[in-house]
Amino acid sequence: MDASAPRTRIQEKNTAAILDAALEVFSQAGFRGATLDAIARTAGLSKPNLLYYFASKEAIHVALLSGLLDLWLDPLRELDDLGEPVEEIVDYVLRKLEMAREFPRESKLFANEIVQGAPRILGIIEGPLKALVDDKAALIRGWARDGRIAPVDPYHLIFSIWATTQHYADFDTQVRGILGPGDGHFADAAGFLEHMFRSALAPR
Amino acid sequence: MDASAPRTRIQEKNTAAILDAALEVFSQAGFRGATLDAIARTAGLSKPNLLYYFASKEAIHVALLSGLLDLWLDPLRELDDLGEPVEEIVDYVLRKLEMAREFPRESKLFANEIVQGAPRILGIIEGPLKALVDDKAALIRGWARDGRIAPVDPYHLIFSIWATTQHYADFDTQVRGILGPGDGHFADAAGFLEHMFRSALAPR
DNA sequence: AAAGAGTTTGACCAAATGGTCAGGATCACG
DNA sequence: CGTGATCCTGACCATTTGGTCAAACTCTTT
Repeated sequence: MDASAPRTRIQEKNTAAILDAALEVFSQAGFRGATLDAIARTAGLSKPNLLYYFASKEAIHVALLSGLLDLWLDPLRELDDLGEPVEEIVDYVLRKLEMAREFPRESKLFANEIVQGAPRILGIIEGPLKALVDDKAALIRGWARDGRIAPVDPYHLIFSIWATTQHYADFDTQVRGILGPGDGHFADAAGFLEHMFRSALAPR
Repeated sequence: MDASAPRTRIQEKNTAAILDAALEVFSQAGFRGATLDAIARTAGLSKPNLLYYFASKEAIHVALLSGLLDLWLDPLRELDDLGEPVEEIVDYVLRKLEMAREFPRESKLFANEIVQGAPRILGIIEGPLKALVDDKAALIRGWARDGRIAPVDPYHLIFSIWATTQHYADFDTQVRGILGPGDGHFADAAGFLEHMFRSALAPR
């Protein structure tokens, strides 16, 4: 059994509870650091009951990652050719920063996975993710060629956006250790990042 | 016994081998994912022999982290008021990127630790690291006040430098998955980052 | 109400893992 | 060379952990 198609109401409720608990535990401890006991406890279920809904620890992890990938990449998909290029990209930066604030667990889940070599999602990275990035990079390169933004490498631009925004979720321990608790610094980060990317992209 | 002061030649050689092996294993698997067996095998020693030199797995980890912290923060310490502010900061960016290329294991070691809440170095973050960052932030703020660089938030500038440069070490799996193998992309990254920070910092 | 599908759990297992220990091997040095 | 200090290992242990299973419980449907 897996989470792909819950049939009964109980299945729907429990698979959701398990995935939420797993997100909590995996994002804080990483795959190896997470235990089925911890996930079960967080979900309010027994360990054998977890394994009634998911075949294995790895199955939970894979279900989580693939289920959240769409959410995670949605902002990039929305990048299109409808508005002013600089505004499009700045909007993307701010949307991505908002995601880091709103979904830090998701960000850390992916961070943990990728830092350790992405053993379970390498195929996705080299396949659909690369395709999406290639597509958007071509769009950005077009803008640069037309002189609508400064001539920058689109891939490294995207990497920089990912790095700077997700930093506030993945490394929040460090950010908070330096700036103090609370998340008021997200507003300052937004101001800084908007300035930085706007000046880097300004044409000519 | 610990690594702080090797006495004999054998101690020196073996503690060095252990720390190098531990860096390899911890940076790839994280603290929980690393096993003493894997470290021992990598170091070419037996497990009990590891524990002859270090009291515990955690002792190895702590010795590694504290031993590497100086190396890791040296580039920031070198930021000073001797040259042109923009050049100082751009040099810092490029030096940090070079560290990511040359010491990816060290970068991932810290990334793993911080993503998971920095349980073993929170004191260092809130103490010496915060003090160093506060100090350099004051320096940068002074440059901004004097109009020698654009008026930017110094803390978020530093975070952005850390995020963008370490990204190429910590998330190299993703970078390589999108750009292909090899590390030729470091040169492109240097070009992009220099442009980005230079335009963000240009006065007026 | 009965039956059958669906759900839950206590007890259990095998493997992995951090760590211990007594004794043996090796080295430095008088 | 001999002796004490240092270094090394096989065997072992306790705990943790992913996973199994038979039996029991509950819900839905007729």
